Amino acid sequence: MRYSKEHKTETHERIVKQASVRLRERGAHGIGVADLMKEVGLTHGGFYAHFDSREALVIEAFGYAMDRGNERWRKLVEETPPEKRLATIVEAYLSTTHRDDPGRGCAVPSLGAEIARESPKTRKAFAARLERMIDMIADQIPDVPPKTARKQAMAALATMMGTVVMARVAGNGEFSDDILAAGREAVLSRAAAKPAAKKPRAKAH
Amino acid sequence: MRYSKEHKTETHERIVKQASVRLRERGAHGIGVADLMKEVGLTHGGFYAHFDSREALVIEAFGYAMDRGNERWRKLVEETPPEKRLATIVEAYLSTTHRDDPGRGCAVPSLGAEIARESPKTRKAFAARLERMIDMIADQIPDVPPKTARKQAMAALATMMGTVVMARVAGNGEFSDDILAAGREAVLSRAAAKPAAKKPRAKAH
DNA sequence: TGTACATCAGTGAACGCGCGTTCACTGATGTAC
DNA sequence: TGTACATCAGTGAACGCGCGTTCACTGATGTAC
Repeated sequence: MRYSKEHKTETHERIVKQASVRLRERGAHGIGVADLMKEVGLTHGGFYAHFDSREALVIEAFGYAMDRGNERWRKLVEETPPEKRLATIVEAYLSTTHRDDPGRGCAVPSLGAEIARESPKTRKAFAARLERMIDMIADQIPDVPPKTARKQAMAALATMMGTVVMARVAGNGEFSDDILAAGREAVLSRAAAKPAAKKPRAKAH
Repeated sequence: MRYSKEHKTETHERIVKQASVRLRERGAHGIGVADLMKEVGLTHGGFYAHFDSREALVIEAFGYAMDRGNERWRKLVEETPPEKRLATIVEAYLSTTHRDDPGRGCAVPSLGAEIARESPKTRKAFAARLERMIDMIADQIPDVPPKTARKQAMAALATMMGTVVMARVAGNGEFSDDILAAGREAVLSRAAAKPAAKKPRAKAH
């Protein structure tokens, strides 16, 4: 073989990674095979040694983007003390940095609507990842039973991703910043509302 | 003239309306000029008597979709007693009917991310409409100063549209229904939280 | 240990289809006389 | 009031470009002997 096995895997991943960035930036139709391969330093013909079709890549890149989002949250959570975790996630998610850099941000606000239009089979793969995101947030909500935490986590994620979509529509001025701030307040105050009922639980450390 | 002036306007609107449905269903690249014209009962050549380009139509149809959304809310609000207005909007918005029929639903969950990728100029036109939606919700939030109401309305809309995106990714099973329910609870309980502070205001009727 | 052959990631020209756009034409109706 | 002409929404063939996909080929390295 001309290249080692790892080399092919590595190239494959470079393509997927670059695609996931461009797709988040520009949407599912935002980049063509030839341009993408050029960005990765290859020519377009080689594409089909890695993927059956452009669509197959798009699906894979969607998944990659969501997985990376999950990973980042996991790391962020690990290196933050338990009681600050939710606030840390929320503030990172609803920051101007995240709003202004969709290519490296969460896939749900940039690609959620397009994922929703995929076939049931592929949608299910993404729904599973969405569920993992929800679980991760639920784990950061203290002092409520798991089912309640899950519901609150669903709403929190919806608020966060919806806020990012709206803030991006609004650009990057005052209106947009207000939207981000409103989202942060809503998610964090709702989370705070329960502990306000005064019952620190064992779990807390 | 072969056709009266109203006839042209009417045809123009039929095209825009049909486009707005298809775009909400399938996204900004979801339908072609020829197919669209066929759906309206015309041939593709006539398209350019109405629009400079496909892109111009897309922009117009995006706007149309948002305007229709605003109208529907206004009507819904008018025919509902004040204290039930917010709940009515939220329940209609976070219903399975809305989730399962994007073509006739709110443009923000289906097209928000794509609108965010438009040029600053067109984005601003949509940001103005977004602001009107926010105002309309803010008007239904009682017992708080206008600035607070605006912030709560921003977060409420973000939660609602985000919930719809997530519910659509999740399909139409139990998981998806749970997401809708979580969104309803979050928006309504947050709204209820303030009146719970016991201070019915004059405005109430 | 060296030599012949096989492999296959990557190259780049070429193909072909879809789709946005153009254009000469139609024909019903409005307007001028 | 009737007749000739102008208008223009809509027709449908044709164009051309972009882009996904195919394919014969390359050449470096692994494997067989």
